[in-house]
Amino acid sequence: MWNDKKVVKVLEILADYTASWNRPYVERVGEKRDPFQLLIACILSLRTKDEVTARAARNLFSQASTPASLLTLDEKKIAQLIYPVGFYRKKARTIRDISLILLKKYNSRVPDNWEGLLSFPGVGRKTAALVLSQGYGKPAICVDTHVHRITNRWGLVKTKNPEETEKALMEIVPADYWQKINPLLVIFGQRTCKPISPFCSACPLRKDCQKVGVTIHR
DNA sequence: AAAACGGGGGC
DNA sequence: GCCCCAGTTTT
Repeated sequence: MWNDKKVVKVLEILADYTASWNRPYVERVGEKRDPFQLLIACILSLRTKDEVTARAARNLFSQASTPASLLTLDEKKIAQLIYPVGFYRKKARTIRDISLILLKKYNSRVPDNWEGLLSFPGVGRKTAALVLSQGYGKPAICVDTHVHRITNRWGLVKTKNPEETEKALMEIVPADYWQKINPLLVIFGQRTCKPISPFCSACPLRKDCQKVGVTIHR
């Protein structure tokens, strides 16, 4: 059964296994760029793949990368820059709305706490957690679909609700590993523990995994 | 051609 | 809890 020691061991196996792989764009943004760009990249990444997000974000940031400079672009222009992420009109609007609130109420500084982040339009627990953990180095568990899917496959958690996954993980994962989970499971989820046709035969954890919801096994 | 994919919000 | 949002990728 799962306990804190087993979780840590699994995370270390995965860190080894994925050590030489390129890191995803969004989960890497916080290491190199400011929380604002990380936040905007998170908005772009909603329901869109990492590579598409990366192209859109670089495109957008080449034109404007602060709340004030983004506000000089109208929604149409932003939409054009971030195409073809899904929901690009809605996201263009959200990006402007967030920029305006930041400029007016936060002196252009992204909040570093749950309450502040969750008060923004288009920001839910996943985005807030990623900004906290990757942008500010605070201990938050960011449950995106990779984390949700993979921990359920393992049998570490058993729920359809990402918020319950977050709670369950907070119970069992030592706090100094909270920030590592998301980047690690995202990279692992993109290349091995994929939503469809996961490469179970190449997975270092295949013996322990309960393969919950695995669609096609090869 | 059709199904799968991925967060948040509004109801 | 259910459904919508709009595009790309995979089958």
